[in-house]
Amino acid sequence: MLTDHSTRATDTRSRILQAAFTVLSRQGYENASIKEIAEQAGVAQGLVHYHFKSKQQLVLAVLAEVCREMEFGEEQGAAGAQAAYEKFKSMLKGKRATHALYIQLIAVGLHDKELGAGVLDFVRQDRAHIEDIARQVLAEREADPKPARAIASVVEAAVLGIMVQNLIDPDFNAEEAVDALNAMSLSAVFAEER
Amino acid sequence: MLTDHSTRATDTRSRILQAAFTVLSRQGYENASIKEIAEQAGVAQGLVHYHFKSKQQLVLAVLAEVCREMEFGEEQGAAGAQAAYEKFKSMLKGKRATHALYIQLIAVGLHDKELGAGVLDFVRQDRAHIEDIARQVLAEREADPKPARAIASVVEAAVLGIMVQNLIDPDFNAEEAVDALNAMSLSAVFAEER
DNA sequence: GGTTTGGTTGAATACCCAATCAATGTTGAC
DNA sequence: GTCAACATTGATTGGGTATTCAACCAAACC
Repeated sequence: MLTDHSTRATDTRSRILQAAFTVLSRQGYENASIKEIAEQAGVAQGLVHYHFKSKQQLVLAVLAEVCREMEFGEEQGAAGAQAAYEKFKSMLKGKRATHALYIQLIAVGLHDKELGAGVLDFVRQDRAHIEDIARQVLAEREADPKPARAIASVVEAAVLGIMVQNLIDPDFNAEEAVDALNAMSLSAVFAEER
Repeated sequence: MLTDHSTRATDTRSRILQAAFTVLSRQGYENASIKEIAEQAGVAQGLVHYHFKSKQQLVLAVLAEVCREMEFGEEQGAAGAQAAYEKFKSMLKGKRATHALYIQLIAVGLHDKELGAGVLDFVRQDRAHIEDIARQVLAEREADPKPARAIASVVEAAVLGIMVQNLIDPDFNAEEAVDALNAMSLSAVFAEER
């Protein structure tokens, strides 16, 4: 009941992507076999390699998907910062699988050039976005915009680290940490005003 | 010219550990084979399994080693905080292999209970140490010690995240980031004084 | 000197995996 | 209806892996 070749193909392609995400986030890169991904997607093993010429390519495609999921909104200035922190908090609760996969890919990317490049791209994009917001907030306060880059580096770092701790430590108080990060980044801005 | 069995044994044991560290940090967990570790150590494959009953156990032992390397000093109060930040800066330059392995183990630990427990232990210990310092600094300023835990969470997070960015991004300005983190954690403390 | 103990070897075992490929099915175009 | 192009299958290939094991060695003890 499908219209043509390509829609059927893109359909199974995305089913494979979805399955790859599921299996990868559940089992990690090395324990996720093509066979299992194919089973999860309900297709033959060979089909995975028909749509993605290698495991690396498949994971790269999944990474692109994950990046889309983790993008945040476009609100401006201090309100944007608050919105971003709130969104982060809800993601810490609801997107554990995504975060687990992300950390996984960072680690694998350390020893896989191509994947590493993809991960680096995303981290830089994320940091640039944070820097944008920081710059806006500093501008609102009519403060020197120079430290925006450094602040963004630290905030991006803290976001990564909070993700990690939230994943591995069941007792980690993520809300408290995000609130503290919020406060610290704000007081960094105030400190610049003097 | 060795005195007895056991000293010979502990010697090769630590040679294997050292080799495991080298290979693991260079190639990552999944690409590091026992065979290669044995070659690097200059011993037979079987010997690795004689000293460590499984790859997991070996890696766990390496983790313990790594933790020892990353421990920091025992200076007190605000001076201790400064010293810790300086030490961290020099580690970012000189201990890339150690950090790469650490990130690797965090990722593997996400899907390996035993390793995950070891990693969690270390993260908690680290965070507790930071919390100690934060509490001391707050005490020196005669401020409320309550936020020490939250501040430590964020600082630990930022340290992890800075390690990651420093590893994957050749353009990352680690010095600047650590200085900014230092400033931010300080102004968080000052903010408490009001 | 013979024996026990612990250290060491390298080959054998028993898996699991990514990637390939020839064969088959399905669809739309003509 | 035929054909060509795409999609799908699953068995095969070639290689890698952790772990086990029987044999060997070397020092220590009696």
